[in-house]
Amino acid sequence: MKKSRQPITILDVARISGLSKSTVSRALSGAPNISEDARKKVVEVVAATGYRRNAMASGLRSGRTGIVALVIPDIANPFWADVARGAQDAAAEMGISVLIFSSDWNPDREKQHLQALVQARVDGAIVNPVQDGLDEISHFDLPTVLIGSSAGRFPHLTSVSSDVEQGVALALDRIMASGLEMPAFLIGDQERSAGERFVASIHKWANGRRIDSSNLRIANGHYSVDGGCKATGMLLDSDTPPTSIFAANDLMALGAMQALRERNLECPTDVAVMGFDGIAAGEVTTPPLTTVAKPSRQIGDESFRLLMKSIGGERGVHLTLPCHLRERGSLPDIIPLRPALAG
Amino acid sequence: MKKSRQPITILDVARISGLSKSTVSRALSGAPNISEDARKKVVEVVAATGYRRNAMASGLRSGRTGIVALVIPDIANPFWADVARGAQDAAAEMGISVLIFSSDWNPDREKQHLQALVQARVDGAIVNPVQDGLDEISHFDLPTVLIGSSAGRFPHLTSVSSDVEQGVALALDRIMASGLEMPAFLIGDQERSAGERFVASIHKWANGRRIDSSNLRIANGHYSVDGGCKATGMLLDSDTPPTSIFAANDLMALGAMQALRERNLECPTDVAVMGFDGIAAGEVTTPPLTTVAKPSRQIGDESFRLLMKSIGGERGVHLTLPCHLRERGSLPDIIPLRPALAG
DNA sequence: ATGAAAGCGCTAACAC
DNA sequence: GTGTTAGCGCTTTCAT
Repeated sequence: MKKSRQPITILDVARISGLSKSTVSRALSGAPNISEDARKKVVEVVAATGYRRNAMASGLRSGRTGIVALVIPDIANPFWADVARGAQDAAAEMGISVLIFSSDWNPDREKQHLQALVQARVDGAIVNPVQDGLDEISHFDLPTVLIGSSAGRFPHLTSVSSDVEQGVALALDRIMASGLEMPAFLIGDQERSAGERFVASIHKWANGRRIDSSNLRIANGHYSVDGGCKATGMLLDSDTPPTSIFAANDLMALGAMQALRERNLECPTDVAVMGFDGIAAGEVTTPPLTTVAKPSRQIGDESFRLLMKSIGGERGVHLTLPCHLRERGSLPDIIPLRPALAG
Repeated sequence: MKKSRQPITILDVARISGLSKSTVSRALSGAPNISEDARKKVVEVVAATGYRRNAMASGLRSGRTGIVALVIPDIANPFWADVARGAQDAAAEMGISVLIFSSDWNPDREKQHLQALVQARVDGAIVNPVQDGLDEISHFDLPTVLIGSSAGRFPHLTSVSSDVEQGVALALDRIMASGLEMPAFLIGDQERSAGERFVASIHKWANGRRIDSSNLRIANGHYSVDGGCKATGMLLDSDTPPTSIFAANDLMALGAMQALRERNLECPTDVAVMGFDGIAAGEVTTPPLTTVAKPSRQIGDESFRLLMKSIGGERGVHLTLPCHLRERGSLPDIIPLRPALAG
């Protein structure tokens, strides 16, 4: 009497189909040198027995796990959830699983994750590093795709980012088009390089338009609704409250709108707000949040595809994806430069 | 000359430390029967060489992977993101990784995930099943914890859910306390059993208070902001628009508020809205959403702990966690039953 | 095109 | 307390 609970192995399939382990293995992995008959037979037996290949054994031998990691700062932020979705969709097509590690902005957690991931022998990783110390990653030479602004410091790694310069220009042009002056800026303080890139983009935009950007008003805070609310509070309660605010991310922009509400200020009449991310939550506020949308899903999708290429040896690719203005309602209308003539 | 890129194995550690594979293995896994000297030596060598145990090989032998799966309908829904966070926090403490599978409400995707998960030889799974066909799971006897309303149909599996009956009562009592009549209900149509449990809870509440619940107004829609908006639109555009709406989840409640705005109706003056979930996005709307909060983080946390117990053989536990009312601003004030006397 | 055999790196019996 | 040994289930030469 056989043990009934023991899962069937490739050996069982081999015996039942009257072939050898190797042939079955070949059939399973789609090797070219195998007869149509054998392949058919194997498929049949596999279906009949419900055999599933043991990923660990296969991985142990082949050195591949079929798992890639996605390391992000905050899964509760819809922006990252969207990125994850994009990556997972792409991965699912190829039968690959995505392990999501969320560090909650905690560098220690991130380091811990990075190590766990190496230990789990993932085939590769997509990482948006919280801190500058992701030397961990480059240390174990794991195929890696970087998302975001730290790409510059690791030119040998593949990277995917949104075009911050272009996005910032889009936003500032739009703000100016409403006849507003230079806005105050809300910047998250957890990701230094991201903040720096954002500020640099502002200066670049200003230079191109011969606008003075030597006295930017910048408020820092936690990359969250609450952080944005508090930072905006400081701005608003100062002697010269701003008439418009441009947040480096949507969550903080949402917080800004909350701060306005708490002070009975109207948006966009009293203070205009512009976001940067394009999360769905921005559609349901009052007014809905005008924002520069990053292609989050696509970032996830492309990251995964490039990771696969990276595993194949093709590294150092750098992809920059454009942003798009999502006009909603937290900015005043555009003032036409030349009023339309009759009609 | 040795190959330099080849990762060090337990054998290397054994050789260098002058011990045997087994002793090193014991030291690594914290077995009791080992001398302090040996343990110290191993730790030393591991640190010096940077050795990391190969999870696949270890898993192949021990039958455990150190990975558990979390299968949810939608990672982009903050409620599930919070659950995931809770589970991941608990898992991280024990050095276990959580694979997140989001089916995006697609039963086929879910089935695909469930299979991938079995194939990946995860040690266990936490599942909120989209459809009634999670026979997949119970088929391969994988340690499983069910989240949500399908628990009843699988009494032999461990389950964790929030107390919907209590939550619904909390909400309806609160609505009544504002002097409103029975609200219209918004229910997601993707998760039948959840919807049924919600409706049953309404009836139970009504029965207990001798209120007629034979003619409930129920609108179904997609479990999302958009779905809630459309469903509410139908209600609002009917001959007898409701004066209050109770959504079975926050995303739909947010949609309801959007529908109100589109029609220039005031919330809560014209129509009151009550949600059910407690997601953070509800804090930043105008007005902020009053809702019954489920203990999302805790659900994730407890699910993981019970999964560990389930792997240890302790099954069939059923945990129900209470909900809490989060008073914000989308309902009129409570009407005092006996107006306060002077002072 | 197929089979036999040799491990992948590790853990768990079993001896000592 | 420690070493020896035998695999876990699979892929991959190497013959045939």
